[in-house]
Amino acid sequence: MTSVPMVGKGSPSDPFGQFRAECESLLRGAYSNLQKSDKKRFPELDLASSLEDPPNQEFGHLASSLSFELSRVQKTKPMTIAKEIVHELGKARVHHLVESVQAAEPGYVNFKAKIETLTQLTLDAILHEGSSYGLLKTGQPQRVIVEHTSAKNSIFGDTLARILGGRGHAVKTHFYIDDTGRQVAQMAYGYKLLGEPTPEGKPDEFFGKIYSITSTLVELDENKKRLVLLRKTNASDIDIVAMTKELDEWVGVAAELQSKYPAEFEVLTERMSKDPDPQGSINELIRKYEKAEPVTRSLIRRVSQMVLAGFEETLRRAHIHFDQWDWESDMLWTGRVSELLDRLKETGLAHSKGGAWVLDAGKAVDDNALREKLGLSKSFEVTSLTLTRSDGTTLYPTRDIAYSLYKFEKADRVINVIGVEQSLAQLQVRVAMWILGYRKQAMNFLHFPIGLLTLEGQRMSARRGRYVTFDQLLDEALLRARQEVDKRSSELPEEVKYRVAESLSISAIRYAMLSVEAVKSTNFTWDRALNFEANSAPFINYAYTRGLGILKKLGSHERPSYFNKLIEPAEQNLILALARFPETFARSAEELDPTLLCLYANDLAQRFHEFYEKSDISHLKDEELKRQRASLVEATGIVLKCVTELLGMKLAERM
RNA sequence: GGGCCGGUAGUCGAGCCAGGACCAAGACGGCGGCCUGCGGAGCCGCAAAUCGUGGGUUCGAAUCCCACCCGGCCCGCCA
Repeated sequence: MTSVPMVGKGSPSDPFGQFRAECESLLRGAYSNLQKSDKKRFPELDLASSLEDPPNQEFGHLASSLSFELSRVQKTKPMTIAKEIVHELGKARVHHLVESVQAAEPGYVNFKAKIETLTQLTLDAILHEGSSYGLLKTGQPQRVIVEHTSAKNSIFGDTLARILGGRGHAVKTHFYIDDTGRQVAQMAYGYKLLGEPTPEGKPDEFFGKIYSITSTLVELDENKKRLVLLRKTNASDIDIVAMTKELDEWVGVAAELQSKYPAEFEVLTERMSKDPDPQGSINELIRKYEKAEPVTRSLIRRVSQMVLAGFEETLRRAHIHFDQWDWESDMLWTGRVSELLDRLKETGLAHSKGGAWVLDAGKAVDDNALREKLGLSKSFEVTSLTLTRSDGTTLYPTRDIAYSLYKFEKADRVINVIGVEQSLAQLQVRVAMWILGYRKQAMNFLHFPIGLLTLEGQRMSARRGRYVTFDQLLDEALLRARQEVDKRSSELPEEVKYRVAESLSISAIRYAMLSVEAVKSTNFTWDRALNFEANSAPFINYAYTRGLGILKKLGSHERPSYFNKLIEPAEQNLILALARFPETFARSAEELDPTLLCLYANDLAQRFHEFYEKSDISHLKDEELKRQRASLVEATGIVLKCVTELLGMKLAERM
């Protein structure tokens, strides 16, 4: 029996990583010996990165491709070099986790792991460390702020925060409340016209409705006025036709809204008609709010609070949590924005254009050689950024710069989980920070872009009242999950069925989004997003449920000290997957890549199902083997739970 | 017009940054097997891919470079 090193408490162990480290060190030793004999033939090489995963197990568990690099220098066949390296490796004495080393065509050096030792190491680690297994801590913990908002962005943002937290960073998630923009002002305006009623139903939906109607009516009004003006000024027919066409579109939108929400539509139309200039009234609200005029301040804050309560309820359903809610208005009221503006003017890179201030971001980039520093291509076009309106009020990007600086007061690193369409704006924020002297901050500012998500071709949020809400998605998922549960597990009590369906539906949605690279735009159809056959969330959960089923059937069992009987291929494949969790986790954290964990979770579940089919447990006569297999089941459950928690999925115990 | 991002089987998608055993993972759909022993939301097998197109670099390209095509997005005193 191989001796097993003690597992340190509080420092998660990394079985496969140990194997890798041993391969690396053996390779290094052998290589430096070869270097001594002939320096020219064996130049300095990055040995660690030459180790890769072989395509299948016949080739061992890690392989080095360094012979290929060397063959370039030596003008020798890779296979010849590989044999030479293997020969040299053969001289090494200490082989803890390495079973064998072989040269293989066309020139790989293949390392095979000592499975018995790896098994022991892995199961000991998991069973001792429990839920902290695999969560390898970073050597450089940072204070990280992850900003994100809703739906797909939030699912990624929340997951990144979980992963970075597991990695040992001090992570805070922030929700940026955009309360000084036009949208909230329009809501508040419409709400006031309605007489400020108590919202019926979910407040964010209620205000969404008001916003759609109000903004449409304002748009209609503005377009009509513009058309009248065009006719008066003898504008070209082309302009008039274009204007008329746009007006027609808004008439269509209005008609849709009228049929959807007849009561509110009627009241708002009637009352707005008494306002000679609705747009002006809304602008007035924005101005007053920026100045924190008490009545407006109270109105807009009240409206925002109600909407946020609705958001929070929805997000909570999807297991999304926020540590802090930041008001954009606070950036104005505390003087941060005006101070920022003054400092930007002092840089000499901002100029006044008809009363509005404009930042020449392109010049800023060129003057400071920022292309290279910020990783932009030579051709990347960085356009100017308008900082203020001519009436002096600020624009969203300006406030966002101030907000970014605010976040950096509390964090070393800021990750903004925001749509790809904001790439330019996010870059301009970085440029602004740089020219103000916040260079380190500009470097540690990361835009994590999210590709557009549409459902059946509709956006998750949009003007014109044509959109699918996150709630609708969650509701539909719950409904479908409930049907599946009814179909497959009709014997469960009602309450359990509900809880199971709830967990499965959220997990399915999160998994469906997280398993596709974040920047990719996706059009989900209901069937695709919520197909519980295709979706891996139930597949993963089922592995967990099956495991629990076995353990429950066995009752309490003594944990074995050794795991020398787990020698079936399906068992070893499962163990190898478990051994690789720490590396996979660390990589997903370093690369900010949740998709990696999705693939891992699916792979682990797959290997468990395979093991389940092939290895009996409860009917075994061999008590020792039974205990060892039960421990493997237990260990798999621990890792499945850990990885799914990182993804924000919730595993149902029965399903 | 300029720019950014994406383009991998019928469909969805991993691999691309760090080029090597890629005759390309996985899934849905299709076809065919497996329930008198732990829950079949499972297991096993088969068919299906000009890796957008054309050049280049390299011993070697899905991966790097160039050009082009297609799709999405951005270039606002909107957010």
